[in-house]
Amino acid sequence: MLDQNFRGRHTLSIDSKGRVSVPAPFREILAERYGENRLMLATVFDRCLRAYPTEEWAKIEEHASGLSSTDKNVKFYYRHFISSAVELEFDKQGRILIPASHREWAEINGGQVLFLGITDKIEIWDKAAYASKMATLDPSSVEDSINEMGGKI
Amino acid sequence: MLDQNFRGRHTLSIDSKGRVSVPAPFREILAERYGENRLMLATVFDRCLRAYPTEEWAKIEEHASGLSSTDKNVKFYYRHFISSAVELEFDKQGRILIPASHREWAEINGGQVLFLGITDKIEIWDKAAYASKMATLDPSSVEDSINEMGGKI
DNA sequence: CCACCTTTCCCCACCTTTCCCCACGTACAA
DNA sequence: TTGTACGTGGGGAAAGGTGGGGAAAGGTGG
Repeated sequence: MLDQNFRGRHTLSIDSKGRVSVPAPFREILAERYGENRLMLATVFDRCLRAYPTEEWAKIEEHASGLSSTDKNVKFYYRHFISSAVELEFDKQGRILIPASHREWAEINGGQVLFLGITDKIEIWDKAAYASKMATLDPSSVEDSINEMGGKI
Repeated sequence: MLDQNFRGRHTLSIDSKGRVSVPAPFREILAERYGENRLMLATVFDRCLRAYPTEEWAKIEEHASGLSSTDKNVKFYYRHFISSAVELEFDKQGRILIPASHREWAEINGGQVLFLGITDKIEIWDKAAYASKMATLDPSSVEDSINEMGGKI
């Protein structure tokens, strides 16, 4: 499966209609591993978007349905995350149209968009927002902390 | 295995298309020890690139998947490091094409590139950037610190 | 219910990057 | 010199990404 994970960082531009090309290697994985030409797009708390193969999203919904639906954190989670998922198909050029509300949440106002391949999902960021978010943490203390937890670099 | 470790410092030039030859001894190790003609290339926090045999990279991903995915340091690590990995194959002349985003990160703007063989991985630096980075550290305090940690020189 | 405006979808066309060749120069050894 | 290994450079085809026009769909207000 090593060859079938989402991986790599791609910068693409979004046009005035809200369309972005999904990087070709990601489309290829969706087609070959999952047999699909679509993905589920959801809003994530830290002001970015996540795209999942429908199969992976199904697992998330399944887990979600087991949670206590009266807990206030769970309600928040349902309302913000679970309810945000939209199914998007690629057009003939391999693009998706990101809904306006999703663009707004992730502060995507045209310009450059970043696709991050993270094993079984894809994160989508406004490039500038990503840069400023990442600048809030100190890389060397992150390295130390990862090292303590047993991660490798 | 002593003869099968990456070792040595090689200066090579990158062309206008972003291609660099991978030093022949490194290619040989990849072929003979790992049976491959490709490598995984990732961006490292200190503004350089690291190349791993796919086998070594697989270990990194495996360790990474065990970390708590809601921790803010872990998210940073996923977003910056894990997601940056790209699989690159050698062309017929033994070169790789370094993706534009990776070149940008490592401040490689054409000119000279440095390959450092470090046991089971390879670091790739812009030659000028490497020189100025190394100049910021005081060699004798580095030696002391290594000595305290039990390293040998 | 109709007219209008906006958003979405589908098409085509262009440009840049990537990929796959082949060729040349240099260094080292026979 | 001749052969071989290695690094460098460039041309041309293919793929990937970008932009825009125009029809269809959907929503809004009179």
